[in-house]
Amino acid sequence: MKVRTRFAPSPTGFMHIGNLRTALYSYLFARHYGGEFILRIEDTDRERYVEGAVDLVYRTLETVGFKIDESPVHGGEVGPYVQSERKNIYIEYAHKLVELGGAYYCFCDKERLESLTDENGNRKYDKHCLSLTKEEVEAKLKAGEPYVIRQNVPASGMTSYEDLVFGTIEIDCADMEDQVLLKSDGMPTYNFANVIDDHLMGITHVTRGMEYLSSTPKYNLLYKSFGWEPPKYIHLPPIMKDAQRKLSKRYGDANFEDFIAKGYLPEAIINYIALLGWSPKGEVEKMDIDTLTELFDVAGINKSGSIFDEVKMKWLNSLYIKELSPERFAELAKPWYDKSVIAGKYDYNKWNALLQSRVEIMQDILDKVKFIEEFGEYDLELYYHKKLKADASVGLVAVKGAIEAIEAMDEFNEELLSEALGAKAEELGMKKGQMLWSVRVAVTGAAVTPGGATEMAGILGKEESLRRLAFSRDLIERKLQNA
RNA sequence: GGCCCCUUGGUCAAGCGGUUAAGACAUCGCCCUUUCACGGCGGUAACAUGGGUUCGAUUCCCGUAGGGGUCACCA
Repeated sequence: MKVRTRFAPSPTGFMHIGNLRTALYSYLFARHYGGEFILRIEDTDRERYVEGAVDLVYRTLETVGFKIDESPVHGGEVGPYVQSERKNIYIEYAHKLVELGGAYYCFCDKERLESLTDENGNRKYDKHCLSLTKEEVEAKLKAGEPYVIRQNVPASGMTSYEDLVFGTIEIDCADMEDQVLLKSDGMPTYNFANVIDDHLMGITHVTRGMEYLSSTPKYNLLYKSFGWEPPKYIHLPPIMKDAQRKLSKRYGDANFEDFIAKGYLPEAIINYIALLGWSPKGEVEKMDIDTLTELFDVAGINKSGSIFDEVKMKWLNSLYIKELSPERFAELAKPWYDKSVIAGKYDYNKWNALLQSRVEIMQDILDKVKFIEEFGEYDLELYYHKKLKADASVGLVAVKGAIEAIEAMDEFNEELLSEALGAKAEELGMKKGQMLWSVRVAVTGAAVTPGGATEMAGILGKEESLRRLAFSRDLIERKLQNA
């Protein structure tokens, strides 16, 4: 039988990283077995519906490169693929289920339901309406009394199933409530719609978060009542923010677009989250989606939650950035330059060469380029370099020498500068390394810079370099005297 | 609280009765670069806990602790 999986998000406004991973595993599983991947929109809760959320889902799946076989826009044999358009189907099956004895009408009002709450604050429906006779039900229906349809769960006995990740899950029927299947507004609950849809759409493997782990037996009871074969289940552990908190949109920055906006590459995000909760066992970590597809195996999925580590995702992203073609990097970097302090000034290409190996995410460009504008007071500690035997006083000599050397230059470029500084260092009896180290600090006032002394001075130009060297000379002299 | 699930370094994560308990990120050190970064090499660092089972437990079973999930006319 052909494998068919689905991704079934609710259009509530975000493409959360956790959702994306669920979609990814579902996708990889289907593709690995040469199966089909379908997209279904679960919008039965009209109160939580967010305008534009569906488009966001499409956009996200498109930018990460998933090939969708069937969806509201791609079409397919078993549509519609939007639950709100399937209302009549659910109603039909709900009534069918009542006839089959797997469900029943319930007319209990809110007050009565609340009166069922026990001392612990828990509530379990008491099957009150199950005892209604067919005549009573019909009379109430005819009178137009509002109703819901509830699942008729056996009062006792054990029910179990095999989860592909967690193994055997066994639940006592007595612990399960007769959940609402069809709401009084005629819409199905998730609990009902997912069963009907997964069956009607021929889904063979259901991938979803493990919050459904203990309610799945109820779904299987539904399949059983209908006489249907239940799908296989792949429940996924959560992605955590820290040891006790689940990653959620409430904490911000957990949405796919947020990462894209910060300058992460889609393929790096996919690569990272694929590895969050699943392991291919080998030692290679950087993998494109084709490799992931080839290697994907349910046996490698973890049972415990994983903490999301943005530091590691950054590292992975930097790998992807380094292998970008220079043209592509320039293209991606341009918008960042444009909103940085060097916007419109300087030669972007010069920066591209320096920055491609130095940024982890594109947003880093903003910081790396800052020294161009931000230059002022800084700590003399910056001049200290153990191995070079450099410090502020060495720096002072170097800076003074550099000023002389640069002033004497007719033509100013990196190569000539390197030569001039080297010659001056020799003249002063210092190592060229000491000279370069000191000049780099003197022209940037920063510990970490996107290039060495000649590159930084080259970008700043002769005038500005001299201005900064003079400033640094005065700074060192003043601070040294005070010390 | 009842029920379900989970527990290897700071983090991700191999391991599926016998291993010097991989690897990656982070961190620290060294090298390379007469300067920043990249890169290369190396170090520190883990089986929650108590009982079993076994010749032998990180691995199997039970308890404890800790964590997560779930108990809706939300998904």
